[in-house]
Amino acid sequence: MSTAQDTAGGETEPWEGVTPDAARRLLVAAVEAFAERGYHATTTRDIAGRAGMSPAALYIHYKTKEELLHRISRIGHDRALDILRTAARTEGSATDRLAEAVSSFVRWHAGRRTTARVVQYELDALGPEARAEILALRRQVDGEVRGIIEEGVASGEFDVIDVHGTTLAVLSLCIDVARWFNVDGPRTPDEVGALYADLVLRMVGAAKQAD
Amino acid sequence: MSTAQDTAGGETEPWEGVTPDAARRLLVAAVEAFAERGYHATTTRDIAGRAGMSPAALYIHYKTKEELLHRISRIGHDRALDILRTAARTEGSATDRLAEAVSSFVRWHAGRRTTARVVQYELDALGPEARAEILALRRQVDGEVRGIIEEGVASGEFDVIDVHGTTLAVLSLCIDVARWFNVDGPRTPDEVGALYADLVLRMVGAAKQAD
DNA sequence: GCCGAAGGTGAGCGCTCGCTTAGAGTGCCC
DNA sequence: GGGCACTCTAAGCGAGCGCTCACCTTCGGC
Repeated sequence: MSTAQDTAGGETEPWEGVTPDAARRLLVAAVEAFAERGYHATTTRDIAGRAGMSPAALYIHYKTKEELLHRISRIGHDRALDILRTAARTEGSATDRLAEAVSSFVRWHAGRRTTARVVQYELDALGPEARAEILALRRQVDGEVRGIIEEGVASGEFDVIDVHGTTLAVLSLCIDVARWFNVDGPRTPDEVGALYADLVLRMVGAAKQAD
Repeated sequence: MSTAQDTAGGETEPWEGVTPDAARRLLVAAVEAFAERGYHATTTRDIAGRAGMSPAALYIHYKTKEELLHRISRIGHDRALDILRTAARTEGSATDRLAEAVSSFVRWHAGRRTTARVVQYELDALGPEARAEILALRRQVDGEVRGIIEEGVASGEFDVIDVHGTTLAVLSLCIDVARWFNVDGPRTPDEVGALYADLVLRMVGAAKQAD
């Protein structure tokens, strides 16, 4: 069973299990291209080229360019949800679990920035059905974080007036890491995760953790 | 002279002064289209159509589609910087000024969401020169917020270890409002601004303001 | 050693893109 | 009232897009 610690920089990509090999290579190529240029600015020729294949080969494994994005988004959201669920179910106080949830979620957004960027920012390029499916996953993501905050409020650990609004702000803060994080910058994913966990505990009015 | 209060929902758009009339209509049309679909998914025919003109008319007022984005980004960043500067120069403690900066900045990102969305999320579509110009403005935005936080630390009002990281997080939180804010949602820009100001004061360890 | 399935390619179709051009309409200056 | 600058349009160019099609290669099963 995986621990949230897996989400640090060295994590294996979530599409390790995608088969056949060519389909996975195309998926990885698409993630890189979408992250660099955005979905609409990426051509199917570019994706196929990065995977070392001809433009036509893409259509053996995926019906459309949009299906590629849909698959990436689905797998990525599943992974993000898994990270939060793992953190939410660990032993400890609500304070401990919120810190673990934020730090592991942020580590993933920083360490797997290319993936996270596509997952979090290209949602609008999906068609109505695919978008509805992904939005359902997002509501579950929201629910996990809100659950921890509600428990902290109930136990008296947290001092939060607007639980929904605060949940939104916490998730927004974490997600936006995928926009600005720079792999060549001064901070490691672990450092940002630790900083953000501290900031979020302050936001919910939790007592300072033992150092 | 304008006060930060101008940034609430009823604010006039920053391109009021753009002339001639047709150039302004095209700019407004481009903002709406870029915000809805993204820069790359928007066609010049769509922009011209929204402005009630033929596709060719666009090129009388703008050399390229990218120039339109550049102009929007420039005007929008100038406005964002103006909001923060106004807040930073108001009378009062660092706590007061940080609260004012965050609430007015957030009000703008929520109330002028279409504009803010283009300004904050379509930067990568600009060419190298235009992007460099805009990035310089972003550094000034960063500097305004960092300045307030540094002053609060110096005066003992704030308890912040990592000033740069916290500045980044505060700005990130505010900017991401443009991604998720929904005009038809349950919160008004003023409400989100107030909530976020409170959350940010907690993040920097400021004493609770008098209610 | 032949066969069918699976996975690949080169060529290219139909379309839409950003942008250009030739020319028409309009109003202002002298 | 003639010339000119400005604004706009209809038509369309060349390029590149997502995607398809006819055909080729590889390989396990018998």
